[in-house]
This record gives sequence, structure tokens and C-alpha cells, in this order.
Amino acid sequence: MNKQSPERKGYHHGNLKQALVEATLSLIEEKGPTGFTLAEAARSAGVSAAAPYRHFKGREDLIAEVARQGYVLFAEQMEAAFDRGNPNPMAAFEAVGRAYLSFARDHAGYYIAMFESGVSIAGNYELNMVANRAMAVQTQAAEKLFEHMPANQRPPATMVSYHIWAMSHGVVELFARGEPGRRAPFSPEELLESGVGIYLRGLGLLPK
Amino acid sequence: MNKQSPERKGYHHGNLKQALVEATLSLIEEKGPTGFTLAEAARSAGVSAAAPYRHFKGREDLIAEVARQGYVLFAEQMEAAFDRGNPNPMAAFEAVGRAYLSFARDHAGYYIAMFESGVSIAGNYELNMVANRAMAVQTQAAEKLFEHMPANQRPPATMVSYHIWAMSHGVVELFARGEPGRRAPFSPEELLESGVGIYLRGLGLLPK
DNA sequence: TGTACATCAGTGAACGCGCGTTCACTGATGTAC
DNA sequence: TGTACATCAGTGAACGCGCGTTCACTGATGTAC
Repeated sequence: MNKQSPERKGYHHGNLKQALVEATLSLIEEKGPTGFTLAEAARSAGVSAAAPYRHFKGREDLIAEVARQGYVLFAEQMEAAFDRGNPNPMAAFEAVGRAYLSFARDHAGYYIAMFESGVSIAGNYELNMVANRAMAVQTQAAEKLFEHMPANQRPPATMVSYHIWAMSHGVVELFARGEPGRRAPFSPEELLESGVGIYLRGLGLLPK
Repeated sequence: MNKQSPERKGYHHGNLKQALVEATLSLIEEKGPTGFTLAEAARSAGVSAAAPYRHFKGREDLIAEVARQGYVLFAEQMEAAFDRGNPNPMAAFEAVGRAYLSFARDHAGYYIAMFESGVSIAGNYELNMVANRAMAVQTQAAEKLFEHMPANQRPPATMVSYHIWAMSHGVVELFARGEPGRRAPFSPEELLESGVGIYLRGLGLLPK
């Protein structure tokens, strides 16, 4: 175990801010969003305990930056999956659902910083903006789906996107953590896809 | 602000174990599942920092006890709401959903200890048992609903209960925390009820 | 191209603090007779 | 009913520890001329 970060050059780190973000991601995945100290993050970036203060106001600020980067990446991946509704609204909608799950799985550290760290989104303007951008994709996907449906035969698109978001988040929290399959005999993907399928049938958007 | 617990009698507390559990509940609600120390819990129970060691092995053990009590209460409330399927399966199913949400709302401290504290359920036999008992109610409610449906026209009852659980948990985490209505223009109850309604329609269990 | 200088981004020592945990102790309570 | 004694459930002092944070410092880098 080499505690010293390998890309460290000399007296100056050169890229400490980002190195701290990455150290934090690992620590979050290992020990949870509150299971480590700022000093620990500094140590695992190969730097003294005082160094982080050159880049962040404190622990809270570091985690907020991690969450911010996470939301940016998340928004990109959601937008790419949505692909402005191509090839068709239903396929795009389903792609967004899958993108949600793969983000949560492949970037657990970001996901935890964003949704489980208790970082205050309301109290941070920039974080608020980028979080909204990410979540807006889900609403757009629902709107596309409703394009040819009369408004009085369906719930508001925002409500639909909250339903899907809630189910996605619930699946991640309850079934995508820990050893695979430990808590349920179904995979997270399977659970979310089947759940969303039944839901869409309930909206009259899938046959039978 | 009286830091000393009021029901404290003399040299012996008399009910310290439970007082610590209750102090922990308040602290969890205030500061999150990792936002306080064992010493803090002791202090707010009006007792020296060494006293908790007479009842718990440490912080982890105290939180596990809080979670255990939470699961017991949760199971009771879910079972009462289910009422063995009375007055009819659909009403019972919906009552279970509402019970989930009110438990999360009225007993946030327990809910957080159970689902967000990172307490290891798998590694604690008693906790495992009581958690399973609570979750089994949801599966029973789904089974009752399916009573008169041929098995090949429906998903497994466990899967349905996981879907509902995921959506319930998602609604709690995303929309039932913080100031009411801050994150969504819909109340948690409204969101869960409408979401579950659409889902049940998708199962062919509700008309239209 | 060389040099002087300003600025940046680190160090490491120091401090005060509160926590976890142990320990010998002691006040209160329960019980045998 | 009294008394002796064991046990229970607290105290408070002590310890070592690591954290957060500040500070004067210094090595490295960038830039003006």
C-alpha cells in the first residue's frame, strides 16, 4: 500500500485540487460520506494536513466540489442517453433509466456525495444549477413520451419524472449496494426495468 | 436548554439504556447518523461519558439497538395496517403504503438508523430476523392482491413488493426530507399514492 | 537569454480540543438469614 | 424487622490520540524587463 500519491512530482503537487477530489471519491466509497477526515484525504493524496486549505475552505467545501463534479458528469451521461428523444421517445426514456443506474453503479462515490452526503444543495447556487440541469433530463424524457397524449389523460410530466426518480433511487439504495444479489433475488437492472415497465403500462404507454 | 435529562433520579439513572436510545434518536434526527459521538449521547442523557459502556459495547452497538427497536415498531405498524388483508386486499395494500410513509415521517430517527446509518444487518442475526419480519408484510400484501390472478399473468409477489419498497424509500429520501415541498411541488403522500396507483394499473389491478 | 522579483502552493511545528476507553472508586439496591 | 454482604450501575480522573486550524516558512514557478 503506497500512501503517497504516485503522480506527485516535487515540492508542488501540481494538481492537488483534483487529487483531493479523487482521494475523497475513494474514501467515500470505502467508508461512507462521513467516515473519514480532511486530514485523511490529504494523507491519501500524499500531502500534509494543511495543504487542502489552499484549495478548500474545509471538509464540507471539498465534498460540495465532489458533488458538483458528480452532477456535471451525471447530467452529461443522462443527456447523452436521452439523445434528444432519439431514436424514439420510448427507447430514449428507457435509455435514461439505464443511464441512471449505471451512473450510480460506476460512480458510486459521486452518487453518494450527490445524494447521501447531506451536502446542502439549496444553500449553494452553483450546485443547485447543475443539479437541476441533471434532473431536468428525466422530465424532458417524460414530456417526449407524452407528446401525442392529451394532457387530461395523463399526470404532469414532472410528477412522472419524480416517480421514476424515486424508484430509481430506491433501487440503488436498497438493492445496488453491498455484494450483488445479497438483498434480493433480482438484479437492480432487472428490478428497475420491470418496475418501470409496469408503471408505463399503467400510463397506457405500453400494451397489455 | 437543560442538558441534564429530567427523569434522572439520583446516582443511579434507573433507565439509562433506554434513555441513551432516545438521546440517540434525537441526535440522529438533528445531526444525521454519524454526526455525533457516543460522549455526546451520554451527555444528553445526563450521564458521564463512561456510563454507556455499562450497556453497550460502543457507538456501533448503540445504533444497532436503535435500529432493532425501530424494526420492531415498524413491523408492528405495518402488520396493523395490513390487518391480514382486511377489509379487502386492495385497501390493505394501500394502507401498508401509507403506513410506510407515516413511519418514515413520524419516526425519522428510527428510519434513518434502520436504512441510512450503514448498520450491518447481515452481520447481526437478531437485526436480520426483525428486519425480515417487517419487510415480509409488504410481500404478503402483494400476495393477497394476486390471490385471484393466474400466476402466469403477473410478476412474482416478492418482485412487486421490492418495486413498491423502492418507490416508497425513494420518495422518503428524495422528497420527505427537509422543509416540506422544497424539492417538489407534490407532497410525499401524493407522490407515493399516485405512483403506486399508476403501477397497480399497470398490473391490471386497477381499472382504466 | 538572463536576472530580479512576486506569487503560488506547498511544509512542518504548534496549539487547543474533545473523543474513546480504562480504571479504581462508590453510592444505591437487592437479598439471605 | 434488621443487618451484613454482594452486586449493580454509576462517577471522575487519567491517558493517548488524531483532528482542525493557524502560522511563519520556503521551494518552485511565472513574468517583466
